[in-house]
Amino acid sequence: MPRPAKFDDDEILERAMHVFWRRGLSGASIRDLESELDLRAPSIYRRFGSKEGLAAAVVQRYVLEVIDGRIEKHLSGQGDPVSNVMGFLVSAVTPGPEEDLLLGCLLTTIAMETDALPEPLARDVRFGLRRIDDALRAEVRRAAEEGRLADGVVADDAASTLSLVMQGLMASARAGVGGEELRRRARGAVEMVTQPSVSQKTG
Amino acid sequence: MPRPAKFDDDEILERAMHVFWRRGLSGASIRDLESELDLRAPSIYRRFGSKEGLAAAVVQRYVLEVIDGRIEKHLSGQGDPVSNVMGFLVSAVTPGPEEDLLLGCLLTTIAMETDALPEPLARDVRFGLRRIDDALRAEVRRAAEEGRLADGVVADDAASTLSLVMQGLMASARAGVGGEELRRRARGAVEMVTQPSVSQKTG
DNA sequence: GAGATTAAGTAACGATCGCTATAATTGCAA
DNA sequence: TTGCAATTATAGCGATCGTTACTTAATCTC
Repeated sequence: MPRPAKFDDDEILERAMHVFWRRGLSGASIRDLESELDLRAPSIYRRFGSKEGLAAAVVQRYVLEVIDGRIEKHLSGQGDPVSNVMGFLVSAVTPGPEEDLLLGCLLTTIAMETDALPEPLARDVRFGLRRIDDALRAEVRRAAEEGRLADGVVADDAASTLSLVMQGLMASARAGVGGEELRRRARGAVEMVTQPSVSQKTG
Repeated sequence: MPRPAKFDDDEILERAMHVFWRRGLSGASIRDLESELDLRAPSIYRRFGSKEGLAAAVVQRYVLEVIDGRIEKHLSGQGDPVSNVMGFLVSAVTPGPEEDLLLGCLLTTIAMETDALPEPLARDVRFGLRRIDDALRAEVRRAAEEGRLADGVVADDAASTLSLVMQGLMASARAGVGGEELRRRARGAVEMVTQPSVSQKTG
């Protein structure tokens, strides 16, 4: 009965994510979105109500798809916890095959934008950041149980520190530090709080 | 002979800094600045050329006054290097007596805003971030020379990790984490990479 | 094909943006 | 007091902002 939509919501949110990622929340204009989504403003507004509504939908999708995807992949609670934590941090600063050169976390980008985010958006951002924090803490605790943390390192201190390192990596990515350097620093941070893996460090 | 200026540049930059801090670079409008500086747009433009020029002047002042001030105070290369590093990180998330409740680093805030900062501004931001990095590394190396790092910790790895932690603290401050919690995390990170101070940790 | 339904596009609204031409202030020198 | 110089404020520029009436296009049912 109806005219078919050019794109489904997921396609739109995927592209909108890139726009917000590159330009920031207030830096991305509706005109930017129009050309990048190949969709005129009224269609965007009919679906998402406002630019802020679109941003909220983008953030929710980002948390569910990207963040949760990385958590499930790297912090599922199985396998070597140290490798998992390492993989998780490194994955955050490794551009995927389709994500051209986008480094850093959309949540951090949006969270930094202003101290007065509209409330629903701010809540979604905090939700995503907390999810990272919780997953990281769980895996680091598991590392501690297996005796994989460096001597004298308390699990929750290590977890919160690595969480800070992660956010620092995001900020550094934004500030122009290259991907190679970011991954080097990520590995350095994890190696510092964990037991040296005797089999690999020689050479 | 001329009419006296209402404010000198330093007063203006001090107040403009607060505006950019709170609202971000693109979020702070000339009208915002007009009311906060108690100065109309043409006066601002005559002195600084453009909003971007004002922002660049603010960043330069921030680096010279705030950043260098903290570096000189905490990372001067004298005294206990561990306490110094600790003090440096904590000072970054401790609001001063006059800085109402401003936490986090203006450089990080501005750096995160977009991946396409105007070039002079981007250079000033990178300069400030590098200065933090260098000062932190020097002091951590000194800690290493005095045998104050935890076993197996490489000085430069610790320095770059603490630098990331610092940026993570800034981002967390923006995301709404409270000052107490930020300082707790800052202390936790420093304690993790340094030798436990046997005289204090008992309780 | 006519009508219904739901999409997308055209065009423009008022508000605000960064910025500036111009005039009004304020001091000192003459 | 008059003129000069440096500052400030008034008022408004064109551009762009987020947003929305209104029109057109596309699909299904009948």
